[in-house]
Amino acid sequence: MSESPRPTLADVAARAGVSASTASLAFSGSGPVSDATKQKVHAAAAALGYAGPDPRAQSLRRGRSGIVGVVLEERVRAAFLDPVKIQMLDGITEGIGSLGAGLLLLTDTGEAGGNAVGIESAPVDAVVLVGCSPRLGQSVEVLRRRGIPSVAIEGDAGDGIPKISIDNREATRRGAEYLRDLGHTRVEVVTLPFDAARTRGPITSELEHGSTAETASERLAGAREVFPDVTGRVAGASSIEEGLEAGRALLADPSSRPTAIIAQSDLLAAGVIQAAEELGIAVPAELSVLGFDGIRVDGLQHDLTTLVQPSVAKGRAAGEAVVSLLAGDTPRSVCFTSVLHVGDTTAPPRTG
Amino acid sequence: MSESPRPTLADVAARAGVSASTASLAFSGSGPVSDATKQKVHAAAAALGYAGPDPRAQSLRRGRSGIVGVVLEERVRAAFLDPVKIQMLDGITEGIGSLGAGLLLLTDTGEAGGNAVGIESAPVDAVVLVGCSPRLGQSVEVLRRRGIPSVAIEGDAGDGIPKISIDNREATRRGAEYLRDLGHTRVEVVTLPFDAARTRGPITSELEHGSTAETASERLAGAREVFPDVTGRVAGASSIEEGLEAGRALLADPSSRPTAIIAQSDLLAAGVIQAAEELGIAVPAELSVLGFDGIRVDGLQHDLTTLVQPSVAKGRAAGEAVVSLLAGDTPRSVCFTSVLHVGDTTAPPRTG
DNA sequence: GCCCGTTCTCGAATCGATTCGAGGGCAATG
DNA sequence: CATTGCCCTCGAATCGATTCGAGAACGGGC
Repeated sequence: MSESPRPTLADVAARAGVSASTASLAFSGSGPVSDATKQKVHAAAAALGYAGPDPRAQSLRRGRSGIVGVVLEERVRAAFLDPVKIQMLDGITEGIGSLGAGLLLLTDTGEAGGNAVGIESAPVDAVVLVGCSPRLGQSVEVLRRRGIPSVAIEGDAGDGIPKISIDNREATRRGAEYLRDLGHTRVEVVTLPFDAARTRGPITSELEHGSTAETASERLAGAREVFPDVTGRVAGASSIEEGLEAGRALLADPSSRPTAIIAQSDLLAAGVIQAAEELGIAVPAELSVLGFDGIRVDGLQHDLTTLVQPSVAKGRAAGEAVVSLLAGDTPRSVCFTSVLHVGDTTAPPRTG
Repeated sequence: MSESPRPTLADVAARAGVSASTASLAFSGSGPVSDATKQKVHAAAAALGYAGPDPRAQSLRRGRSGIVGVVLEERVRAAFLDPVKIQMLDGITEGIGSLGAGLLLLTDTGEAGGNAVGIESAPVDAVVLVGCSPRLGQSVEVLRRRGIPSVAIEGDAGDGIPKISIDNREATRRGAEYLRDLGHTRVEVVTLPFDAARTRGPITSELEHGSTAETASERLAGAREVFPDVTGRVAGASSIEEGLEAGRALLADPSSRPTAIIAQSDLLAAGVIQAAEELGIAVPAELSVLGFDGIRVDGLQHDLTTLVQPSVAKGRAAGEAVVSLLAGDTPRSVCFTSVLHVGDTTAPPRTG
């Protein structure tokens, strides 16, 4: 009956009494093939249970796989827990919609041991680098060598790579100005990680100097424009837990306690607020907290004062840039603007 | 200088003065190649800027792509909005961790027009069918023909396909019993969609009869074990909006108003509660609402009474089943148990 | 009746890497 | 010095489909 466990186009062609080339034409539909032949081929395919051309062979021949990679800066599962990432993925999907391409989730961890599909060996036509990964430089180098068109969301990826970003520095500056105008002078910062090792702890000049994470650096720079000597702590990730830990450290000593904390993400801000609650510090009466992102944090009772960034639009712009790149164009970089949302986690400092 | 725009293994071999086969051996590292040769090859590769073997060619030759597909029942972006899906993805990632495979997001919509990568033409080694898709039957048929090992989460996929599920019927029965024990007799249901068209509206026997969504049917059956004649409405998706709409329809008429509503998902339950609020109906005093899933619904003030299912564990089990399948084993189906969490959205019906 | 043009089909090359079996060179041993 | 054996390298086949140019068949025009 069946020629082989898994019929190939050649089997189909043989059974239909035509050549492989004709069978291929009949399947793709484009070539000049008579209706009679086309029907013969399809009948043979049906009889053999042929499931259509092997995508692996197709992609080798055509040089395209129909897959767009999304490089996340952390383990995939961590990204799923970050609402900003999800919103961006959502936007990317929308943006590449016209390609009909699949989305392959990849990580940046460089631990592609064994048969792992890492950034250096994924059958993708293009990639979107998502997030402010400290490892961005290395990823970009690999992609450049492989000749894979890329788009970066946040983080400067170098020449020829369109960059989709937001006004991290300006936005943070506006937020800091708002705090200053409320009367705050004793302000501290909780930043995103600066380096690939995600070193956690106090902000040091070594860390700042060796920063490979543009987002963290830019946001810090924005705060410094208003509070030149501001210091604080570096979190190991954007999460409530990390924010909690940093918040505890910053708020532990009543004598050196700040009146306001600028967190570089809403999740960190939520953690800081949790730390304040633990210590019996009232928000916003005794401590103002400023976030960044504009997501709704699950379980947070407050309406967080934060810098709302257009995450979905960022993703969509990235997706559209990918489409444009694959069409041979050279899309331009885009920079979106964030908006300060004043909630109920900021107030003038308590006098005296 | 460079042989071609993108050097191939053959170019590297030529420059190193060895044959392509030797170069290949040198790269994969496994074969018996002298250190001297290995170094020559690597030097040549570095000189040419060779980025490593082309994954497309590799996957054709090896017959494996290192990619696991995740088939979602709806648009990818919709899945990202559903916390249950995210938790399952999370679990899947964890489960296939040992493979080091990438996760390719696919949808089930069957609109693979043009060059789109659909379920019928994705270079995947295995797939996980996620969710209770009405189109499951068709997807399974395609996968069977292509010879791609599959695992189904929720929904019977037929022989040879391990099924990861929960006790939908039993769990709902327990929830319904709880409502009955509270004293409720006038109960209605808001179900997940029954068919591929996602028909919305009152529950009709045609819809029930033609159901292709096992989850919806099973959960309804569980409710019927306690309230044999229960009716209600079919939602078009698992979302707050759909729950809101169904809730409005069920609660509009004060004379026929139920004292309790069994929603087949937490999001639907949240929508129902919103509808009740709109109509000035107090929850749980005037209306008890039971959910399903055990997620935390963003923005919902209540502690929802719901059936908590182990979403992450389900995903992990599916991932492990994939690993097992690819290793040539035949993993068994797994059925997890849900737990009734009593929150503050259920109470005895108001007497009189 | 002959020539030309159109339309359909086929053969062969190609995409880039992997892999098996064969063969060559070198060292050790009789 | 010849032979056995081992380690390394190479050639060639293969994975499955696509695509280009050539050839064949057929019909129409003169």
